[in-house]
Amino acid sequence: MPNLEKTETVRDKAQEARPLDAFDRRILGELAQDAGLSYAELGSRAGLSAPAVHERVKRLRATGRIRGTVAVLDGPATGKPFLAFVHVDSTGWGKTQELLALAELPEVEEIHSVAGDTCMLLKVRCASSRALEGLLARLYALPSVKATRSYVVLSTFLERTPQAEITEALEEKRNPLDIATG
Amino acid sequence: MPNLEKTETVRDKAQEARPLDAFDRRILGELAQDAGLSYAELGSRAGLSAPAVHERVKRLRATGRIRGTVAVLDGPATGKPFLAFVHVDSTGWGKTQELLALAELPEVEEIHSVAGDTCMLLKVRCASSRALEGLLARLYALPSVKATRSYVVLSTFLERTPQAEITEALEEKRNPLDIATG
DNA sequence: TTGAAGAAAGGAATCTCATTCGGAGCAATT
DNA sequence: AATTGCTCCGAATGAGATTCCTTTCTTCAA
Repeated sequence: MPNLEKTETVRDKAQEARPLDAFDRRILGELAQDAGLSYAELGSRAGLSAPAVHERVKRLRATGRIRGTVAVLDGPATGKPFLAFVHVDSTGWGKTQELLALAELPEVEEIHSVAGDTCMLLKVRCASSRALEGLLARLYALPSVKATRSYVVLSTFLERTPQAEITEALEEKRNPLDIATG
Repeated sequence: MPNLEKTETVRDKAQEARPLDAFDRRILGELAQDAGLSYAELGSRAGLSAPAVHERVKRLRATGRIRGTVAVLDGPATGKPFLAFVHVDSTGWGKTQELLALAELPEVEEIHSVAGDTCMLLKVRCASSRALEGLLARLYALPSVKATRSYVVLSTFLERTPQAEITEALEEKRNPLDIATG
């Protein structure tokens, strides 16, 4: 199993602005799916030797492409079968600091500020609907929180961390201004 | 680095319905944060020996508490700086099968069916707003998709995988019917 | 065109750590 | 009190991460 954590030394100087090549993409793709692969196995899949892959992974970590390696826990199996997304409408601006205090709760998995008909968006996973209620109570205790809308998840069909691949076709849509040049 | 992947043999028979004890919680908590810890380090933090921790991790995997081990990629650093949540209103029921085809796209990270004023909720990370537009185009190409609302993420303050800890206090809220006895 | 320099890959050696094995402690059951 | 089952620990083993060194390829300059 590759040690994605402890290796600090990179043979050459840290280069930030190097575009990912096909090897890097492949390595990232595999590791995003299963970080437990050995460097040898990873190398054989990418067409490189183990030391070469090792070198690249070190660089991918050093340049921030890989943020870390984590065990993915199963919510229901670990006592938190209740998943919900909570939209928060708050008054004022820069009051988000208050919401950040919620990051202390292990039930809160994501906090984003968004554009749209709401200010903040939370992803929350907790033990029960009662726990969600308790969390909403804490939310409303904040002075700046005006309203919330909760979307309780009924079924999860897909849930994964960021993937390495990019679908080029999504950007191939022609610019409306280019219609004339068709 | 613990190999959370390849070990198959568990010394005793697989037991499904064993409640997590304090050791398990601690181990899960550490691994959810950093799966690159050695068993020795993990053991010293949990107050167990390396083989004991190893045994428990095997069981946690075998019983589905740990779903896997992955490298967490950085969206912007890997070419996908654009994050959005998309609410999908669709006609009919059981038409979700169509949406599941979107799981093929690496840009789609989550697909949930939810209760609330919308049917499905997608988490999407892509290269640009144009790519999001391309993805919405694919959405509207589906016969059952009636409308969508997109929440484009401006800032992400917290984003992590399911955590092991549970905040007991959230469930301590007294039942409204118990007010008289309060 | 040739030479030099830098970057990266592969092979082999080393060394850390995952993994296994056997035995001991402890609790529950009979 | 004895037995059974479970989980722990310590030591031994082996796999694989990590390092070192050499070679190759590319790039830039003369």
